Amino acid sequence: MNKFKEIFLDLEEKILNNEYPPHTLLPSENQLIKMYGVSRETIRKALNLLTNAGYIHKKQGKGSIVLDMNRFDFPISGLTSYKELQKNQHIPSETIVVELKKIATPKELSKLTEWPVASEIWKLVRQRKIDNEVVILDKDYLLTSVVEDLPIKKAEDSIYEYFEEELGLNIAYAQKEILVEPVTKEIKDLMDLHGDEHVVVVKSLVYLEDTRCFEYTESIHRLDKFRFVEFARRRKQN
Amino acid sequence: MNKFKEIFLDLEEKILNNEYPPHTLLPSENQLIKMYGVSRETIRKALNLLTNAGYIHKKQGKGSIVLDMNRFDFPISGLTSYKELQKNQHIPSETIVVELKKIATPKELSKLTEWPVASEIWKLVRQRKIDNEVVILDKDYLLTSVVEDLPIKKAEDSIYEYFEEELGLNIAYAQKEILVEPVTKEIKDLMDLHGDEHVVVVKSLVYLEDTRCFEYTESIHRLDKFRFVEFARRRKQN
DNA sequence: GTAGATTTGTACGTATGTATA
DNA sequence: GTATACATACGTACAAATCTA
Repeated sequence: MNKFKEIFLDLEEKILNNEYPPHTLLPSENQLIKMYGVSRETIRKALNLLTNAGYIHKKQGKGSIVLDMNRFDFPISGLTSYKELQKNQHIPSETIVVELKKIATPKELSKLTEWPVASEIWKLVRQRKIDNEVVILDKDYLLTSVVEDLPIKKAEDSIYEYFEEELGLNIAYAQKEILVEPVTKEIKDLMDLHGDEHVVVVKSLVYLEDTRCFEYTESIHRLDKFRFVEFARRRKQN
Repeated sequence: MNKFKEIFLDLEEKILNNEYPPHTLLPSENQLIKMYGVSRETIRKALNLLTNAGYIHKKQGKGSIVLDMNRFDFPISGLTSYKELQKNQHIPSETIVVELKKIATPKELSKLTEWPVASEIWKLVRQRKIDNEVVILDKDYLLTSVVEDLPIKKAEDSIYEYFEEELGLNIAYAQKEILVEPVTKEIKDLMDLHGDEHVVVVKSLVYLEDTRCFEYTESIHRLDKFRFVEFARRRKQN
């Protein structure tokens, strides 16, 4: 592990454990240099990671102020997100593979992904159940030339873990789009929508280290189960 | 302007002008050092800005690959976003101030913002019209101790421009939450919803340089007019 | 397949500028 | 005004990944 990554993780842990509570200052860069026995640049890289993750705000001449994260996790929106629920593991969640087969790339998909029309891809459709209701439907399309084998057992778990740890794929970045669309008959049949006429659709193009696009995903959420939180900085960084 | 910011802007422009087309490599860091006559760190900071903005992907031992942005701006979703529409200025857009007055901070808002209950704030409600339909409704709540004066003329334009350029406020960062909520009677009355029973709500807490929260905003979008695009990197940076 | 050149990543050191207290 | 703290910038060295001959 890199030094700056280690320092980042250490400071992150201390912030989360309230050793550095919100509205207080972190030790100055000079102090951190002595505490960790590294150079200034290494400290600054660690602090940049904290900044980008929304943990602190640096102010010239003053110091690094600890922010209180997740104001939105508190009261206002009664429900916490699916992801949160899963992470806390308190609520049982289940994945059902509805469809897993090889198909030829349709024309519309080819436009988005730049995969050759009719090239062979996997189509994977999965239902995500919470409290015995299908509230998320995931549709994945994957290049078979990159993912040759896709066992159903892996699809029931996390395909990303399978890609990265077993296939050694290096996933680099993704372009994502969030929008609301009317429900189709297929979606109505596969989800428990309580009569909603719309769903939230998160579309993603996922790329490897060599900048090849190898996956297109549509993650379809029931309106009341969708939530997206972001930390945004005005202007620059560094 | 900083050197690295200038270099970033220069490279960004060249990428957008296709002088560095997608799938090609930027000049190496060593070449850029000579081209711009600066040190390596300066070049690397500029490249980091490009990386974070999703323009390039750096690969050790290889170089900086130019990505093609905005795959999603092309075909698939027939409509482009409100923001896009405004930016291109082709479609007339109009802002109507519905409400602008001082109120006392209600309890629920106080919980979120940590403003004292009953402290004085501005309440500003604005309709955003496109093609003569109200498709966005913006509700803003602002500390009067920070924004003492809020002329209606400014509210009809961009309040942010007013805050930053005329009041000299330094807006630093924001926490945002996106979710879908059922419509209230108030919203139904103020927007043209075509019978939709839901709206997309973007809630934001906005902070100043000194980490004071000075604004809370709810931006309410008609379902078919909402769109959010993101570039996401897996793992680290720097 | 290996060796060497190229390219980015990490790390340290130093100096100066600018904002804050 | 002085001290402190972060920001920018230059320079150097070596490591790790990639490419080429």
